[in-house]
Amino acid sequence: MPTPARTSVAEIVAAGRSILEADGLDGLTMSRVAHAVGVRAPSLYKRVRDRGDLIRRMANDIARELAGTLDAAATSGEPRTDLRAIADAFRGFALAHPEGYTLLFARLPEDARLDLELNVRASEALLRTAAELAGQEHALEAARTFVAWANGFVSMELAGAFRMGGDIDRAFIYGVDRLTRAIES
Amino acid sequence: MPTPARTSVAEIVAAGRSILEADGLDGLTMSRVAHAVGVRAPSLYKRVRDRGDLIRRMANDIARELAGTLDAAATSGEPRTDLRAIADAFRGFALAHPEGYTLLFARLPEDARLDLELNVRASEALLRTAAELAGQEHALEAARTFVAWANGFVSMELAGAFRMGGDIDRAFIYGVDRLTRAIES
DNA sequence: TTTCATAGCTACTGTCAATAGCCATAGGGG
DNA sequence: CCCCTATGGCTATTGACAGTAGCTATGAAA
Repeated sequence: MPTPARTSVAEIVAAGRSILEADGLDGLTMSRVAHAVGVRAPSLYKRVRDRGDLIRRMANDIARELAGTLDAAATSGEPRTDLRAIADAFRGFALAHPEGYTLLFARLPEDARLDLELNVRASEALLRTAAELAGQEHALEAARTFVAWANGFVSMELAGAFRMGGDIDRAFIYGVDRLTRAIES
Repeated sequence: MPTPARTSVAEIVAAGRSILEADGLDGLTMSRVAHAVGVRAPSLYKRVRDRGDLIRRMANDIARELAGTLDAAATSGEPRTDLRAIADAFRGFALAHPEGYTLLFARLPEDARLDLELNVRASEALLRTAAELAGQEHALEAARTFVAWANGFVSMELAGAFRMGGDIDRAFIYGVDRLTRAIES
């Protein structure tokens, strides 16, 4: 190969994620990403198709990380404990990577969606646990109910949408507790 | 007043909402809004501070409409029936105004948030119903659990995030049912 | 009739994504 | 050992956009 590469897709994606968390999606300019990896903006287009493609790759990278986190959390063998651990890991991930998390659940055009395989991997631990609690035949609906609540809760928390006072941590615990019981009956 | 106004804030906001639903937030350019109301782009800055200010006004307008919809839905007097009606009205609003709904629950900078009074108005019907089901002392946590689930569900539905098959309508009904029972115990 | 506050306009700036097309480099075949 | 070519990176440019400067014209008030 001629002229050795000065950067790589992986490095570009990592730089993109770092800029995303620092300055949000609007702050993610091709020029800033390029500067972070030590090239000029047009050179990025040798590695990614366009900005949307970069964002898609970043979202996949974040999904991979979230899948690993959730998988590592659900190890107790006791489904209620696992469900609580999954909820805490999910919220912890969102609070640690607010912009990345928001991107992961954003409304994106069809061709910018996550790889389906990553969606499946990120759902595995929850689906397994939901099956243990709700039975195999209701596992999907139960998992959807739970992830809908968890996603809704943390996305509203991140958006600052809980504006009527009260303790957010307590509301989360209340929710996990109620959802667990709702699913297992 | 000199030189009669050719448009108004209300008309600009309405045009903005129409463009938003047609082409998404990225398609909402000052130039398109201006064209829709029959002026040139710079004239809009006589009415709104900047694009962010326009978006904030649009979000308030959407919140006002959602508050009215939810309030009109919860009229049966029976809290379980009302909760189901609120959930259906909420989801119906989201599916009818997908871009507007997404904007309403988006992560925005502090100074672009909804008017607090509108947040309160949009929460009233649910808070009242939650108090009837969960008792006054748990009304806020119960309402938060429910709205977190509802918001998470429809935002994932809009984002196309339910990708493992199954019937989405049934999952929604399952969720309303489970959440209702979870809250009232 | 004159004054003046203001809506709207054209012209402009600066930022950004993306493309065109050149240049420099290194690995493989002679 | 040397050219040949594939390719990474570059500068220069285009076109879209948000937002500003400053002019013009209008109509209500004095």
